[in-house]
Amino acid sequence: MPRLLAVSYHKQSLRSFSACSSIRPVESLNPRSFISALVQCRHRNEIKRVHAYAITTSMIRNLGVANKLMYIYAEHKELHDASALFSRMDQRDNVSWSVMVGGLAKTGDYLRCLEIFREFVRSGARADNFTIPFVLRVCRDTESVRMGLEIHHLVYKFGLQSDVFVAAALVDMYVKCGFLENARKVFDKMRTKDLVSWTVMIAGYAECGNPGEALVLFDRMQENGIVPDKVMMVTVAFACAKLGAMHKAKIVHEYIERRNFSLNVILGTAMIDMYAKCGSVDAAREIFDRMNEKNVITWSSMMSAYGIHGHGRKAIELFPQMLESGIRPNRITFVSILYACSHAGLVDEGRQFFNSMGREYLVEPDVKHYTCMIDLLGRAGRLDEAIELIENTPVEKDEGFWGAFLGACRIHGNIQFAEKAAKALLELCPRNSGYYVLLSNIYAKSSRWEDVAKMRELMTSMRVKKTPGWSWIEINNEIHQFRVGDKDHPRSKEIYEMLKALSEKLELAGYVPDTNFVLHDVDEELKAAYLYTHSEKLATAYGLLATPEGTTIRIIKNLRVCGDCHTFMKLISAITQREIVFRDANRFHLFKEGSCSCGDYW
DNA sequence: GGCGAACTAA
Repeated sequence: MPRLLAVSYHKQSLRSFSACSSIRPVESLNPRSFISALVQCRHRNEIKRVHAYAITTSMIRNLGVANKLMYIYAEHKELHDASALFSRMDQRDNVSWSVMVGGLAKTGDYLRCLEIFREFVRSGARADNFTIPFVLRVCRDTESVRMGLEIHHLVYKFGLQSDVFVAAALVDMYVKCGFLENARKVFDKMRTKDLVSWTVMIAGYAECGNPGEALVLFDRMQENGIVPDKVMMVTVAFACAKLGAMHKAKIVHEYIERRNFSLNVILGTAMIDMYAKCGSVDAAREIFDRMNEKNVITWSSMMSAYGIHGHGRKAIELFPQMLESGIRPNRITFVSILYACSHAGLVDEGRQFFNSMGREYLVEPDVKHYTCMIDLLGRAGRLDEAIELIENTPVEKDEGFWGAFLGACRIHGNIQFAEKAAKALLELCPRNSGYYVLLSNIYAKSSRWEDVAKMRELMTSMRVKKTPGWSWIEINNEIHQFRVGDKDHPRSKEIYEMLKALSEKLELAGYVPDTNFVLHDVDEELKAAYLYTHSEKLATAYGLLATPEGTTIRIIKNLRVCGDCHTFMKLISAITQREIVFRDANRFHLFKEGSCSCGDYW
């Protein structure tokens, strides 16, 4: 390091800094050495000092120096200083603009970021492949796909579509806004796809309900000679967790060991979640115990792992251990704990945690915690307490909250409060047909036919939207996926024959399809047909078909199981003497000999 | 010359 720079690094005052420089030959004061001096700055004061020196020596007139100064300010989150410098620059180039836009995007000052970007474009400049990804990041973080589309136009206008950074940012933006098809189109058009582009695309499928496709893409990526890194493995672990694919999970684990990737806190935590959601809470615990560094996410994930498997006590045991290791619980830690309590029926314990969270740990309960409590009380048969709690809930109630309350009312047959919950749900989610059907059924039960008719009218005036649900089943290390009414499976014909044969036996066992769970404005026959082909039923039928007697059938669904399918699987487990493990968005359900251990109230 | 992206818990 030249002496001049060493002086700056050792935090000497500006006076000695310039004093020193006077004894250095002038040619050593070049922009290049100046820029490397800036990299050494650790605090705002140091940057300020070098900045002042740049002004006194007129070095600030050098664009490279000024840009780097701005960049260093931004890197230290001193956006105010960066802006001040930016606005005083009498000459700017693309780097200046992109540093400013990028700095604002990274610190989350979205409004100002877009303002600057607009100014940039308005000045007639041609935005380049550095600036565009930053603006796309803003669209991504604010989920403004409309603006994203505008930027996409700009990309074409400036001919930047084949730049790998721009294209990856576009894919990422579309993915995070939920526009998976657009993302895929951009992705497919990319001539060279790097590791990051594959990662964002794969994460997109995992996130948006098609983890099967995510894993297919992962294999294709490797065929293309791209070597995965840790970040990619986190993404793939996430996809395995969504898919519940134990075989794939083990492959991922082996791969991580083979490559000697250290289990850092992010990868380790992702693997805990992966194993838990693939059905092995023990494997999750093994990873947990092996991790050197654990953060609050790691602990919460392990608690939630115990929670979804119904091991409430084990989740609770972790809590004091976490405190002892010096980690403070956060909102999600308490969601995990309360959820574990509700799944295991630990009412008093749950209530204790709920009462202490604000007082002792300064985590004020939010709507998610209240939802857990409603669920806990409802399942435990304490509807009165649930009602009392609902009346004293100081937070804004969301869909999940009312859903839990409605569930509680349904177990206890309380029509008056069920109506209240259903009405609230309708108001919150006017596009969800399910709640109209629900409320209409509640009215029908108490013979309020006028209200039933009103609901029907209201429904037809609204556009009905149903979220497609997928079910997966892993057989001989292979994943098979099904949609409602799926005919794509190669053994589709046999599957439907199996379902037909089953339905005859089911009828004898007293099973009546519960058409409440299908659309309202189709006739009864269609409803029955629709119901008959629910994705979890197709998966169950295929499981029966393709696995030997006595083995457990393992099914995963990305949405919550409906009451009808729950009943269906209970009966199937009785009729066929098969164990069915079913994981939905919420928890594991174990169907055995005609009953379910999940504590659900269907 | 100076600027760039992806990942963990509910």
